Amino acid sequence: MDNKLQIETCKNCVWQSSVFSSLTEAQLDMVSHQKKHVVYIKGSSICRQGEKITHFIYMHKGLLKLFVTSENGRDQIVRLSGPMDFIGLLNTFYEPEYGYSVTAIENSSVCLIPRELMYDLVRQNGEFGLNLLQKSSKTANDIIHQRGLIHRKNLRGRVAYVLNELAGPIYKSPKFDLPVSRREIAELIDMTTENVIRILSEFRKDRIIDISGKTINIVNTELLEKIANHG
Amino acid sequence: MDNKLQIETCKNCVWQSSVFSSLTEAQLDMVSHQKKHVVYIKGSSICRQGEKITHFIYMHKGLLKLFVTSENGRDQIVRLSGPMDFIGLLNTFYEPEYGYSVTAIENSSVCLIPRELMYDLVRQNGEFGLNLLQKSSKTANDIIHQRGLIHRKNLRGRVAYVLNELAGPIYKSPKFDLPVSRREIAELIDMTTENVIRILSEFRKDRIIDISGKTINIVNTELLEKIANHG
DNA sequence: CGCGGCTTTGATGTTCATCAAGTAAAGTGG
DNA sequence: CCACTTTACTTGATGAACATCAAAGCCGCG
Repeated sequence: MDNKLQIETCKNCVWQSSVFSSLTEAQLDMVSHQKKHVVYIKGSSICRQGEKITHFIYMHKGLLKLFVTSENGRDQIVRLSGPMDFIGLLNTFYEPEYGYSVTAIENSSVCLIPRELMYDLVRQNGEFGLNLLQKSSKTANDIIHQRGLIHRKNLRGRVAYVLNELAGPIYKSPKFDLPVSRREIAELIDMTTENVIRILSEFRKDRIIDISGKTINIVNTELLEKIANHG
Repeated sequence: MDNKLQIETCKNCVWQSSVFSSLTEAQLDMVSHQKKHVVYIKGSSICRQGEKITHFIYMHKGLLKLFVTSENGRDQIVRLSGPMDFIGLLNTFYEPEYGYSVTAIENSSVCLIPRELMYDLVRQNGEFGLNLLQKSSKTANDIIHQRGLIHRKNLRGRVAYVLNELAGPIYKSPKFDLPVSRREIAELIDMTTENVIRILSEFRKDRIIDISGKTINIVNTELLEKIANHG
């Protein structure tokens, strides 16, 4: 299912996060030697809720979904993660198991860094710990604020919001292919699949977007923005 | 509004968190000298969203509410914080301003530790950074999971859930005084004040709880538990 | 004493989930 | 490669859950 390959040293890695800038050359070498560069193809599972955490996941390229499976068996997507994100930052430091499952929803390129190595680096290098604290705080804060934002919106506002997120921060284009099913959109913004479809259809009828299959084209950006903000 | 007083050294502080156990004696002395012990009386404001963060807040005793004021001016409570909690852990390390306001809902005793001192301690002492990362991750994770849990419940389930939280983890007694208004309960579990009142009345009629003003007495624990879990 | 905030209950309407039923698309095994 | 099964998508009808609006009593505070 997943296709792995090694690449060169971290020192001149073009995806190097500023988090690593505080590491000494020797420390970065340790990362270079122990990390594994891995490519996950769209649809493949990266880890499952409850599994032992053995590695930190640092994202280069692609898009992942983090989701929890709740009591009744339904999934709830907590966050979409893109380049420069650390996965498991919220768990890795206090629990041995993943608190959520992670799946690639685009072909994704990541680095796996052994958990123990990360622990050692933080112990050895306080500045690095500080950087991780910053990153971790920001991630947590973003998630909490985003969830609040979504819940204050009505359904039309929520759908408009994800479309804007996809067109903006994620794909940087008004025209894009949905990386997820309608059901997954529903899981991300806490509503039913039927209503996601219904509202997408409404937006189409109102000439706010064009839809053909998975392809979305945002025609009336201003109106969509207004719905996202007001709703 | 708030009443401050200094107390003795941190070394033999009975509320000392395990987070501080990794500090050297000299480092703990620095904390002792620079920390301020402060008591906030019920109802007083500790900080406001948008203010510059100058100190870390470490809680000894009491109960605080963390809330954000949203676009439309309505408050939303993100979390209740009790003893051993760090306030601002989610913000302090990456933003100069508070992301939420904090108010004491019980008389509360806290220590204020200068932000810069915390930064220095993390830089000097990697193990301490690791401890903070653990604490910070756990806090963030708890909030995210709790919010998800609440939203998956219906209104009766949500009210039952907070009552259980108050009777259990917080007050450790089936009989307790509500530290918050009905409106604040609503803000905590994302519903309207009217419905909080309505459901509390239902619970009273169903002989699940007794109410007299702010005092709640849980009569039928098992049923309340069932409603909280099923709803 | 009167005012504003908190609490309470009832009536009304809207939003949204659920159910049902059908089409299209995509994977599966012979 | 085709029949078969499953999964995704779509639309409409229905009802339940919940927000909103309205009105009144209560309490504490200046």
